[in-house]
Amino acid sequence: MLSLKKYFTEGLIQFTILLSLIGVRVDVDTYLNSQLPPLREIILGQSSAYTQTQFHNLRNTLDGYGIHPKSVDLDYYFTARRLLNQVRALDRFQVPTTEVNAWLVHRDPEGSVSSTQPSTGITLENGSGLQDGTSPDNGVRESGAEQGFGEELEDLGAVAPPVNGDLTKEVPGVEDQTALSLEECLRLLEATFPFGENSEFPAADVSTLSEAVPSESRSAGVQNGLLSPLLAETESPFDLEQQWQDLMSIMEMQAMEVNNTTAETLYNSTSGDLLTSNYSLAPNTPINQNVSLHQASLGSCTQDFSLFSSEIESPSMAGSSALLQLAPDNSTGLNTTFGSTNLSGIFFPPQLNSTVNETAGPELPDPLGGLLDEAMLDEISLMDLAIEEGFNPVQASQLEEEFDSDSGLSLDSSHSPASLSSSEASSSSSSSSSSSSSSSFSEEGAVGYSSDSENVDFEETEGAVGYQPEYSKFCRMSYQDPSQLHYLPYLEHVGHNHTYNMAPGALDPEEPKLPNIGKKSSKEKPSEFLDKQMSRDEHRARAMKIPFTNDKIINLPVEEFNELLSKYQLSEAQLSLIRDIRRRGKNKMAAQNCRKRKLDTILNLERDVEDLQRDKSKLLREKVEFLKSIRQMKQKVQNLYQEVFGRLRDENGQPYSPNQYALQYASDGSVILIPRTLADQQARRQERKQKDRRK
DNA sequence: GGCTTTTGTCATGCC
DNA sequence: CTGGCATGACAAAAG
Repeated sequence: MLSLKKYFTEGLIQFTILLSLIGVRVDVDTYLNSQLPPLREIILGQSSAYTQTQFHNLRNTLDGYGIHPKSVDLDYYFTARRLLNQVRALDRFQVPTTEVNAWLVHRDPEGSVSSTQPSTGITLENGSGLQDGTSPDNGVRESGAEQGFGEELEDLGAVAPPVNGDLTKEVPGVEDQTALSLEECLRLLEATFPFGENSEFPAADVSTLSEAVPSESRSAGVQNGLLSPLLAETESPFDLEQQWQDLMSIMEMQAMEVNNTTAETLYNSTSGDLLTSNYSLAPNTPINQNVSLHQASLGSCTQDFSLFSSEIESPSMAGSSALLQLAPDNSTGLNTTFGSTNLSGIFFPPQLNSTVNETAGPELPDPLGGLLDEAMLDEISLMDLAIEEGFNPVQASQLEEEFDSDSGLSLDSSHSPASLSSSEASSSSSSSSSSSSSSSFSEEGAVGYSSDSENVDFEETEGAVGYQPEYSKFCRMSYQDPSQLHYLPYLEHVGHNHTYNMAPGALDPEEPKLPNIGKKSSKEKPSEFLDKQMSRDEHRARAMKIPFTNDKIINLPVEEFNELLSKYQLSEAQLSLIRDIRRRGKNKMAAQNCRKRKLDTILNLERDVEDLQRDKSKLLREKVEFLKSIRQMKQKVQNLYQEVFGRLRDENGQPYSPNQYALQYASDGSVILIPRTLADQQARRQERKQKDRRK
């Protein structure tokens, strides 16, 4: 049963990975609701060490294994023992060896405390000796641990001969390797570590896990009344999945669509590479060992550190005989090494540090639990958002590319810069024929509405695409027909010179002549054309024999305008017409400015929308990255949990059933093993608490 | 000839 | 109150 389950699970994992790698999206959501832990593992824990391992093995270790993504043969996976073992080895690989060592060291000294306690609960103390041992034993540990976990696990994990019969039967090669590593670690620790009187550390000559465990059990469990659950694992690690249902349920949210790149990254992340990249820890390097030690020391935070529930009350712990405290011993003063801070730092990638600090800060009673919860909440909300917006990384990237390419505003294609320049050039060139026309364009921008300057800025920002066309529109608005301008220079001011409020001197040159009308009339053909081109007010002015140009009527300042009127003897009708011309002329320019302004507003809004969309795309991408990191962290926690739990042994040297026991972080910073029922209870309580808090 | 866009004009409100 | 500006609405002109 167990073996079948394993094969099935791993095969599915690999298959899923391959599918994801080739771009096939595996919609496992429909299976999430099923009560099949393996599927959960496969689906939700895509980033699990197993998956990673598979991935790497397929690509690197199993060269030419002949697995083509498009012709995946599950039989290979099911029957490839070596591959499976390697996968498991990698899984172990991810879990720091030092962690295990730390616990081992701890437990013994702690025996005194919980010696009277039954085997129901086990408190894993943060290895006091671990940290200390890290520095002094660095070299030794390095060699031993690294050999065990780095090389052997990676390459020989599956093939490694079992230490004993039990291990061979129930524990795959990986476990054996782990056992060996533990032995190594134990030896090293013992050799380098001066254990306290109480410390019943296993004999350095422990040749096998089975031996080591019993010895420990005897020493710790019998003498101190403590049980040593740390070594050989008789049950399949997959059974532990049930214990992680809570976490898994949380991780269900991660069913977010991930593209191939994401999946690959995920694999890497779960593997040692991830550690290296995110934590600057090299799995195979001595540094990794150090890191592992730190991880091991994480557990001991001053606050509650519960994987499932932060609400393990100390009273219940103390009073409950079911709880076994293995390492409450503070004599070594190392329990503090299990600080929540360290934990958070380890579990969260650098980019998440800020978040970690917030959620797992000292002020928080339940660093890990809180952290996970917060992460879950965020993830949920983010996922919801993503779902609502129908966002996926691919879309985001595409969107981003679109924005990056910045095709500009979706303006009429006819409004190309070229057309603009041409039109502008033509108009300006034509207008340049007139004396004052050259200044019209710039002056227009300088007068009243300052949209022109804004346009310039906008063009610079937007690459001059899309906005200039509008500018050309304005040009047309401002400029009258070139021919008209040519023959009616005075109209030019009306058309595009908005400097009516400027000093009249600039416009005066033609005024004295006052012959504009006569000038026009001098040319018959042009005059006819001009008659058509003249505005109604101009016609009216000419009909009423207004002695000055409409330009002056419109653009002269009030004082000068009144002064001009006073110079002439004008009838009431003429004065009325002049005032109407002035009013309409000003209103005309105002209308032009108004329209220009309105257009600018629209364009600016369009640009703002574009910017916002770009920002949104960026944020969504960041969200995906964060979710990825969170997932990786969860996977790490899960792996760590399995690693620790799998090594626990009762007084009889038997592993604890994940169905009956669960690990939790106590308020005093220790890790305890409690009955599953109690853990579930507390988990439920915490859920309620979380809900209330959210409300 | 009809449609859309552009431009001019009016009315109105505000300063 | 007058002058001027801004703007919605309308209509003529232009395309």
